[in-house]
Amino acid sequence: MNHEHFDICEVSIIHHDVVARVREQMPPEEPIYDVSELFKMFGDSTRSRIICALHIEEMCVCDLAAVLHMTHSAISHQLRLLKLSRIVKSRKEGRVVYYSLDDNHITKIFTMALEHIMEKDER
Amino acid sequence: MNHEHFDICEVSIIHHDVVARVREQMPPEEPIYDVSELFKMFGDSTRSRIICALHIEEMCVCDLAAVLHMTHSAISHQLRLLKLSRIVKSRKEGRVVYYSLDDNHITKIFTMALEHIMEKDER
DNA sequence: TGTACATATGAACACTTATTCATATATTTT
DNA sequence: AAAATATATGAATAAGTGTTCATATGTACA
Repeated sequence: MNHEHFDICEVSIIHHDVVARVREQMPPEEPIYDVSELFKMFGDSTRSRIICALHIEEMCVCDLAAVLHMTHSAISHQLRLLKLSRIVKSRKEGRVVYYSLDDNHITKIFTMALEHIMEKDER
Repeated sequence: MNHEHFDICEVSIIHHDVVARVREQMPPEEPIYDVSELFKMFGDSTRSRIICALHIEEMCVCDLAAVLHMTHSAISHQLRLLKLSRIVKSRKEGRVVYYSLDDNHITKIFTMALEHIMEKDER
């Protein structure tokens, strides 16, 4: 039996076979971390509302602030994060910046989740 | 033109038509909030790793702690949150509690996201 | 050139949250 | 009944995060 020690030792194990199997099959750390980072973006209701709004139509900061009843600054800060995560892209026209959903595979997941939640819990 | 005031006033609007349309079509607040709460659960890498592990096989706290190199307490705290969110369910056998993914529509979204992220960014 | 305005951003603050430590509960075993 | 052990939980601490306020940047227009 394998007695190797890990960063955190003193962990009792009941099912050695299960642990071994799961260790083998676990996906690599990095993508798991990336998924978490993505979901962190969806995990704030202000950002979720922004995403919903932009799903309907491209908008500028002004209009988003009006729709969501929030300050321009708050919206702008969140849009910055959403842009960094490539959930949102922007297009400048004069001094107005129009934001829209960056059409990558990711935003589909969000709308899917929303639909699932909206079709009344069947349990 | 409509000059109604909202909770937060003094918000300048550029495109009144767009704002009006989006206000009409926005999904109700509650499901958006619920989606955020769900994604908040996925938005922590410890919880994501737990979900990945349980996706492979049902496990007890001990084994999860061993797989993820974390303390029993940390795992237990997170499992409590995951259970509250109905992402995870438990089954007791003697003094051992086995956790597994609660097979609702939701966990599919997580694995979908992971797969999408793992198939190399094509952009 | 100067004023108005849309957006961006840095710092501060309040709030949330993940982990740790200590301890409690529950079940099995001796 | 007592000891061992698997899990749960309360409190504390540390780290992270969203919003606000003040201010900066950049563009349009007078």
